[in-house]
Amino acid sequence: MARWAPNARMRLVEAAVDLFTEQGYDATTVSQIAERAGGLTRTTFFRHFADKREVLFAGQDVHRQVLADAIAAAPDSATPLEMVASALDALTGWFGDDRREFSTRVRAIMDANSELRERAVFKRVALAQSVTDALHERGVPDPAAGLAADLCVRAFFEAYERWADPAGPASFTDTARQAFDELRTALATLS
Amino acid sequence: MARWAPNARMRLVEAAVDLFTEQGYDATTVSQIAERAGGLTRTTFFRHFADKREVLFAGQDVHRQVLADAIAAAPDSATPLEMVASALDALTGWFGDDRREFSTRVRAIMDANSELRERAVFKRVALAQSVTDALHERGVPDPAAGLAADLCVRAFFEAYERWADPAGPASFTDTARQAFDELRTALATLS
DNA sequence: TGATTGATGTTACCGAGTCACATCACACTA
DNA sequence: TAGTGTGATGTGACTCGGTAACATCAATCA
Repeated sequence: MARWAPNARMRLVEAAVDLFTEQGYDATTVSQIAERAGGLTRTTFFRHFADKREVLFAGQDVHRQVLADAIAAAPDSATPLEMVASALDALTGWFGDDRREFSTRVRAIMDANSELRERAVFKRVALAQSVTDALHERGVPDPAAGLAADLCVRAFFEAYERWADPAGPASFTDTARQAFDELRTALATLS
Repeated sequence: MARWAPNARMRLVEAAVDLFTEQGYDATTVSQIAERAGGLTRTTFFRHFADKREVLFAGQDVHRQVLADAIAAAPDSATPLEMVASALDALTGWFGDDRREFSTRVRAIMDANSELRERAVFKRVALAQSVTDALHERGVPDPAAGLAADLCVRAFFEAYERWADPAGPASFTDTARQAFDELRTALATLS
């Protein structure tokens, strides 16, 4: 028998989401999260997450990688918009239905707290920066790369808002494609 | 003779910028800032600013107002791009040369600290949201309003990066106009 | 003259985040 | 089989950000 139960990190995330849902983010201490995650301590929590907020963003690095890989894999003939469209497909495809309920709960927690929204915005910009960097690698210059990246991330989060809702649409990918098309159409109305 | 020296708020900002420059943001405590600002205390600092970071963003609400007012004042015949272009002119025009050295110092402080960059990103998004709201008021629908607002804010900060540099260009307004034009040109290269 | 106001100070508290050091099951090696 | 890491965890102590209740006192005004 192992000395410690495995998956401490995942247990911390689940404990945190549960407690934040029950009591709110501010009213929950890191000690409470660690205790609920199988009798751990504060120190262990901070060994897994840089700060209290970060527990809600665990695993987002994967999203960056999915986007970057898709752009790297796009055909040479693709335009910047086609590159980010395929990246958008890759990322929304990565989200399964099993993640939907969790996403809904996390979204509700974040909506209720300004510190968390601040971190979420930061992560969103970091995601856009990853896309921008990947486009640079494919030869897309500034500032076009930044604009294309923004369209990609904007479509993603617009679709996420709709999908991470119990009454929302079933297909994340279709929702995102639709949001992306709406953005492309809107571009023509600006001038 | 008054009991307290006036302009405590401004003195706190100046003391903070001085100390952050000398010692770095992390190594400076709120007590040190308050003490340097004429023998004040921690409590007084937190009566003027919601948290330690906020002292570096004091007065940014004015920027939101300047942008919103300019969009509200644009002629009815203006396209969304023309509206945000005039807002961009208004905001860059608001910055005088007297603010340039201060901006340079603040920029250096923020570049060195990730907490501060996070707050800066949040403020930037809040600024874009203000522009979006102002465009809604003028009848620009979603998602076009968000896109136009992004172009505006993107041009502003691109120009700010160049201007808030001792070796940068002299005219903030001209720099921003140029950045905005570059963005418009890049839009045509996306698809 | 006396009450009110408003910016400030005092004190005490909580919790986030850090650090040095201790613990101990497990794995590996001689 | 005994000994020796190793790595995830715990312990205790500390600093500092942030909050709240209460006190102070010059200026102002009734």
